[in-house]
Amino acid sequence: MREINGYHHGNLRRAIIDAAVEAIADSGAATWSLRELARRAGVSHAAPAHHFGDKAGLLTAVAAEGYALFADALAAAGDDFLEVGTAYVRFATEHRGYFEVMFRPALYRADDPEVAAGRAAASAILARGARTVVGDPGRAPMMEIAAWSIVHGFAELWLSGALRDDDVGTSPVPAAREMLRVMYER
Amino acid sequence: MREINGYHHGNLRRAIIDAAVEAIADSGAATWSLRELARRAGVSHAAPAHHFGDKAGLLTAVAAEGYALFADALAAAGDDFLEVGTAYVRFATEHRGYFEVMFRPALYRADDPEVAAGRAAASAILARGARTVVGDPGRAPMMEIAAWSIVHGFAELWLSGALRDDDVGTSPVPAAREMLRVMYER
DNA sequence: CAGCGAACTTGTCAATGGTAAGATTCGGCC
DNA sequence: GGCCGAATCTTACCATTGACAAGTTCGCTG
Repeated sequence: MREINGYHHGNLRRAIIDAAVEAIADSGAATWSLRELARRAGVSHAAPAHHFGDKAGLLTAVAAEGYALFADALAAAGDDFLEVGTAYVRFATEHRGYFEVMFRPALYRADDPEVAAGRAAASAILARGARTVVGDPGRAPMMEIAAWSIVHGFAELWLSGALRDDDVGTSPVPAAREMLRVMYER
Repeated sequence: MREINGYHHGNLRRAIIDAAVEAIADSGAATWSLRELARRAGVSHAAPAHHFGDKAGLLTAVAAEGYALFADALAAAGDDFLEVGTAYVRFATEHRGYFEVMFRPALYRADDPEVAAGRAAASAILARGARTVVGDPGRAPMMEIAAWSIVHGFAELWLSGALRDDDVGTSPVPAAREMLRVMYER
């Protein structure tokens, strides 16, 4: 990372993406503005446009990077769905700035090739994990969708605060693991 | 519903809420504006403020009404979780304008008493339904969260377009029912 | 060292959310 | 019927935003 030298920032693209992810994680996907990110990075209000075009372009970059990180996180969890599913919830809660963008395609250009590639990679890894909890092969497609739904639903519910009333709210990852254990134990 | 008479609209509050729900269902939660809703209702841009205060106030009204409708829809589905869960997905997909607001509390005032009451009512009905698929009573709390997660996750995934690649996308309600049947059949 | 392209700036515009102050109408009460 | 307060809506204004156009600075390469 280069030094700021008065005119060229050196790594503005990275700085803006990081600031956007942090802002979205902090205060949802609405309370921030491109101009505020630019101010925080110490550049003029039009500088981000050079790298991302417009706001959707920035969020496309966030989604693409998010899916890549997501695929890595799922892959690192191994094959067992108990681990992959837990990693799913961990990513959602620890990187909510990415996660909240990724699953709101109205915010960005969902047909972006980099986004599509990352999504496909993550989807394949998740499906591989889900196959470890599918019983009857004839029901495999529905059981895979069910497995995806349960981890995605848990993540979304926690992020939306819906589980905060229970004791789940304080530490979502162990709770998710316990839920999966209870649900899928043989 | 009264006639528009040139100055007083007659039922502006209802018209604005309906227009907001429709706009959110059509184009996400970002592409609309208070001023456009006002134009569509044929009133000045400041008229909505009288009824809702600000944008968060309007969305608070949407969430409150949404939770009430949601509780009704779940209650009408009976006791069996197969039916309650299917109704959950049906509401999310057929009233996505309400649903997308309800589970994004950053958009509105989540501590609004009317919202809290509606949410509690819906939650109680859902929990009652979930109890029909809970086996061991010792695991009941986690199994209930799992049941909620699976229907919520399916709904969110479908709304985000993540299931469109499969044949699930064309008719989410039968697919959700089938998923629940496969998952919970005895 | 010339110039070429990338990175960034300044300036501008229409649109938005929000607020204040004024106009109009409604409903109840005499 | 007529008056008066309150609810409803309008006009006017402001700061902020996203987007765009045109100009400026910088690094790199030949």
